[in-house]
Amino acid sequence: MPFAFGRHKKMRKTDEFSSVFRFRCVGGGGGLSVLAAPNGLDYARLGLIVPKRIIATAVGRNRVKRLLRENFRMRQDALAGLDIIAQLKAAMAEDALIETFRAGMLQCKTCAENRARRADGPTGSRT
RNA sequence: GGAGUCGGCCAGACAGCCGCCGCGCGGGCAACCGCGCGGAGGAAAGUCCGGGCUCCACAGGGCAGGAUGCCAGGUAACGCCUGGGCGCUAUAAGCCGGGGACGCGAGUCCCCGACCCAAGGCGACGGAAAGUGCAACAGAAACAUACCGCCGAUGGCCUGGACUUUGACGCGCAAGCGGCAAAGUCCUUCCUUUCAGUGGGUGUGGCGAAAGCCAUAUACGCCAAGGGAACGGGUCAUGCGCGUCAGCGCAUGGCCAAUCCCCGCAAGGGGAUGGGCACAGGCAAGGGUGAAAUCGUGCGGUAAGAGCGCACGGCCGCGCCGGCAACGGCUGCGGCGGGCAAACCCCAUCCGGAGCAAGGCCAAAUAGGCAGACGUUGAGGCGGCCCGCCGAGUCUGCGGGUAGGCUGCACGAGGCGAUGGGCGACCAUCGUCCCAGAUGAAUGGCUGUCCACGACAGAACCCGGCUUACCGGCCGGCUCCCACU
Repeated sequence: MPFAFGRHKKMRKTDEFSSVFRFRCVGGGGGLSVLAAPNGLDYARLGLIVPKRIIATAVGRNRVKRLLRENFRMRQDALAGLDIIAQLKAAMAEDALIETFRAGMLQCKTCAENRARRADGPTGSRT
């Protein structure tokens, strides 16, 4: 099933997060940052950062994470081989959140592709 | 049917598609795939109490510390719940009284006041005659206090001094002497008064950095004007004292008058008193202050007053009766200088500590390494101290290695139903059901339909409570009112 989203498609370890941050391929805008980096796998993975400082209630944080995860799930086949991180920077409306997340994912995809062509090396040759 | 109040329950629904987590079955070496079932809350929250569970000597004694605090019951336990007691308390209706409007009238309506005060609500609700302490501001006083005020019983002080003139009187031969009375002057002192002036003080307003200055008000003082300064009603009798005498003082009594109180419709009757001041003193009634002022009201009583006495009421202790008890009732006896214990304190009851990152297992790790200190004459541990107990390793530094998985982890003080017991919280028996277990953290998205247009909000070891947040809906109990039978 192309839309399936199991546990292995979630990023959990600190190393995985920090390597994406180090790749410096940033998209999105407003209250949401979207980052990406190649992961050397044939499927995409998603990491979410929703700070308690921005959304106080647990229900609100769950709501944001579910919306982002659902949108990732519907577009994951286009992002194969990438790790995606969505980081919430400020509170925003649901419609705007979804819109910027979709745009950010596209930006990151083209950014990562350009970076790979310029490096002219094999994919996934990072530390 | 309406109003009020209390309690319980629910928390958008349905269908399709795409996804997430767990369990079971089947397939596959495995990753995984298919099917079926299940998948947040009444508060999951705050982490405020109580317990289970786990580890820490054997969880044991004392001190310290903490918590609780009407009584009885429920419970594993509680600061929770149920029932009861006590205290405080809201509003409507009702009833009573008064007034008004309308009506021929029965009456109806409205307003005001008082009474009684529903279901309910609220209460850290043990002890203040064991002790220490506290009470801002205001007020005289929050402690033994007196500002205004009341009194004049008791003690005290004063009711004046000097001078001039006149008059009658007494004594004396006379000169004169004696007190008395009247008029006047001055001093002293007291009271009253008002305009102007003036002095210090206080309040208010303005200016100023401040010192202060100015304005105004107020009572007081000075000054000014006016008024007063009394041996205590009068008289008679008797007795005593002093004086040469005139006379004076004291005591008792009679009559007439004055003032006050009481009785009486009145006439009148009865009783008390005998100058002033308020310095000492007496009082705590009234005013004023305050959250609170020494028990409330009335009568007696007194110089004025006061639980000083009495009646009724209130409070405390003893006794008797009812109740398991808190408590209630009663007459009898004795007593009555308050408040705060959410100040210390006293009394009673309870509490060992730490927490699922507890704790256990597996795997991995050059490797359970080196150096020092203290230790069976007791190191160290039992997370405050002592006793008591366990007891052979413990601590520090250097150098390094892991920080992955499993378990704990969901059958429980469990839910639902029936029967029985209990006012009730709840308990007992039987039947039936299995109902979330994530861990970078699962419940969502899209589409359609319907309606009352959807609040607060997400399990993290588990339960029982409390508290806080919340759009609304449904049901029931109780009280009052209206209508019908």
